[in-house]
Amino acid sequence: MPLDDRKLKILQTIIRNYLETGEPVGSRTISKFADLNLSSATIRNEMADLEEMGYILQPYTSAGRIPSDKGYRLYVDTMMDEKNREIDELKETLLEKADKIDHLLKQAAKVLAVNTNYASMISAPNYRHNKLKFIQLTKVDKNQLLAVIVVEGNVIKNHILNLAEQLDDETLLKLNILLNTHLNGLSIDDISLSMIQTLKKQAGSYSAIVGEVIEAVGDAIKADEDLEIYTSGTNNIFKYPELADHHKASELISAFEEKRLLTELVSENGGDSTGIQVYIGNETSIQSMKDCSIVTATYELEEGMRGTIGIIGPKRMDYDKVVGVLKSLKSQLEDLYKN
Amino acid sequence: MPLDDRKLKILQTIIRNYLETGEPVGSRTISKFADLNLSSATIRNEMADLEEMGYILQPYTSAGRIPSDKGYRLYVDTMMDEKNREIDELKETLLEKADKIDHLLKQAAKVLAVNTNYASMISAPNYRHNKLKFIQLTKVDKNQLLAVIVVEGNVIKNHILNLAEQLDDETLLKLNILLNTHLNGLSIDDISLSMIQTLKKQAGSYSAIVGEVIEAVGDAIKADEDLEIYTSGTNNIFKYPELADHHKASELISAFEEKRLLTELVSENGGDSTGIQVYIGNETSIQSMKDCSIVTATYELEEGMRGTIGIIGPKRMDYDKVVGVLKSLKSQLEDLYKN
DNA sequence: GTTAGCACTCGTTAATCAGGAGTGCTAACA
DNA sequence: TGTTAGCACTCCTGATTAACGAGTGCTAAC
Repeated sequence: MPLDDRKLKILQTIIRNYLETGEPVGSRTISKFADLNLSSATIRNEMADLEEMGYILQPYTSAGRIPSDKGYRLYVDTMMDEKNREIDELKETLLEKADKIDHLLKQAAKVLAVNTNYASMISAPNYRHNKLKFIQLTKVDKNQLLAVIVVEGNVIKNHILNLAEQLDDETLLKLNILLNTHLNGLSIDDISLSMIQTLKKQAGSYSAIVGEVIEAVGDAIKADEDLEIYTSGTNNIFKYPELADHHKASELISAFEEKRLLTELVSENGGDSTGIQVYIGNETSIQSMKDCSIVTATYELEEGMRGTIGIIGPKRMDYDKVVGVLKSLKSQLEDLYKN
Repeated sequence: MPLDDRKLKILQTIIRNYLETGEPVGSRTISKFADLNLSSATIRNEMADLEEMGYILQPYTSAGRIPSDKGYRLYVDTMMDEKNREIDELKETLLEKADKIDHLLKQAAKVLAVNTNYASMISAPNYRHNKLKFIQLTKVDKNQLLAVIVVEGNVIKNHILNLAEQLDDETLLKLNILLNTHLNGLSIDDISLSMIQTLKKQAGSYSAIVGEVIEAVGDAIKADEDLEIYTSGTNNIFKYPELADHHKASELISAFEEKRLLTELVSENGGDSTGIQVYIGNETSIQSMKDCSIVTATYELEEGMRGTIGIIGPKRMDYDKVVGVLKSLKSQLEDLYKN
């Protein structure tokens, strides 16, 4: 059976309507649409076809129809006309408190949640590919060293090292020079085992410290890379009855809290050329979100320095709006970084 | 009317029973307790008295009784026998991932939530009173400085400063010496306006930078002091029907997410000598938690370096257990810090 | 191909009812 | 005087039923 123009139009109407109301939509409702001019009976015939084709389904006999996952998918892929809503306020709100990148992201997640009425998440960009700008070891105590590690993009990591033996200032200076001359300009992935060996040799009796520092460098950057996810608007899920039942809500909320699960969304690399990806219902790998839709966007501050923004809401989410807002935020983040 | 021994015993039984089941408890249930040996009729008379005195109440005519806030209060103040449950596993779990204080606290919050089945929060200790250990300015770019600020307790803060003009290495060195000789050993509260003026004068043409650095020092330490709160087990509220209704749950969850509200719990300074404080129902200032009880403990890592641990749950929470667990965690945090 | 009409389905809501848990009161008892 | 058995009464809970209405599928006419 062909999916002709009229069927498409009807499907679109069903989906649009359901997105708004969350109620199954019946044939009479659709027939009232002026640009169709068909009776409810005709619509019913078409709807029976659409159901047979799997685009819509009936929650129970003699109820209206709701879109199936397949229906949503078609809508998202071909019929959606993205609303280019302005969220310029975003930029202002973002800049206000954005002294540090984590504040910025926290704030962005909040703005996103408030603007869409869905739950939002943002993962911090990953720094693996960033090059080391410099490393600095400083004594903080008789046998404690502070390692400050600065990476491109001015990401700063600190690490305290406990020493077995004391270090004099001269040795410390030498170590600093040694580390900087060899490591600067490299990314984590670039630091090879053989290089570590060479460095250790050159450090002589202090090879242990070099090992520790390099390990710290790796740790500092890798460590929470998959954990730094900021969420906001969790309580928005209560606005949608289909998600608000105890069991589902509880599972969803613990997924947000755990964050570990959310990293799965981040790891997938972003869909089409715009970096926007839409998961509908079971398309996501997160079990507790099978009644949700998830829209993610990948932002890239610098070559290889990517993070993910995501919106989690009911399947009947306003895809048009969400995609628009995500794209806008994505480009704003990227712009903001350039300055 | 006097609150004699028998009335107390009955009240205690009602509360204990209600804590367990969450159901109103009737006279027959109580009469079955062996150590009372009274008929349900007698109990009924006593219960009528207790209700008149305000310690218990009836949700509706001819239902059993539940404790009132006043009843809970009496229980917590005089009848509770704190369970000294061992949570030694706590220590092990804590140590596992505890490379940094924020990880430690995050982990502690989780352990707390898992152990109690309530929601938990931990605020990071406040550093206002800690003394500066050292400040270090480093060039990261032509016109960017990195300020690393280390405070007692090895709390490290970073701050990037944008410069209008370039600095040569020598001036930088001088600035570093200047800042360290004057500021080391002082706490944020110690840094007075007059001292800032003196420093600026001494810095000569670079007074602007000194101003910025000092501001940064203040910012870095103050900034998120009232925001660094870690929560866990939010979804536990769904385990208690009296909190799980949509409206309440939504409000509670947004309170947890906002964290701003939670700071009110932190600001109160901790009750009795053990630092444990219990808020029952309306005793808390947080509107959305009027159906909850909150138990907080203040931990003190060092003179003036205090933080707060808290448990939020239904009024019928297992106070005995919660107080025990909090005390244990408190002392473990304090011990852990000493090493 | 479209549409009006109609019987039918089935979820929703409200009303009704039985059951039971628990109470307060009274009267008898030790 | 304090305790207890008995009993009528209240009111929540859960199940059942009934009315309602939205929506459907099918048929027959246009």
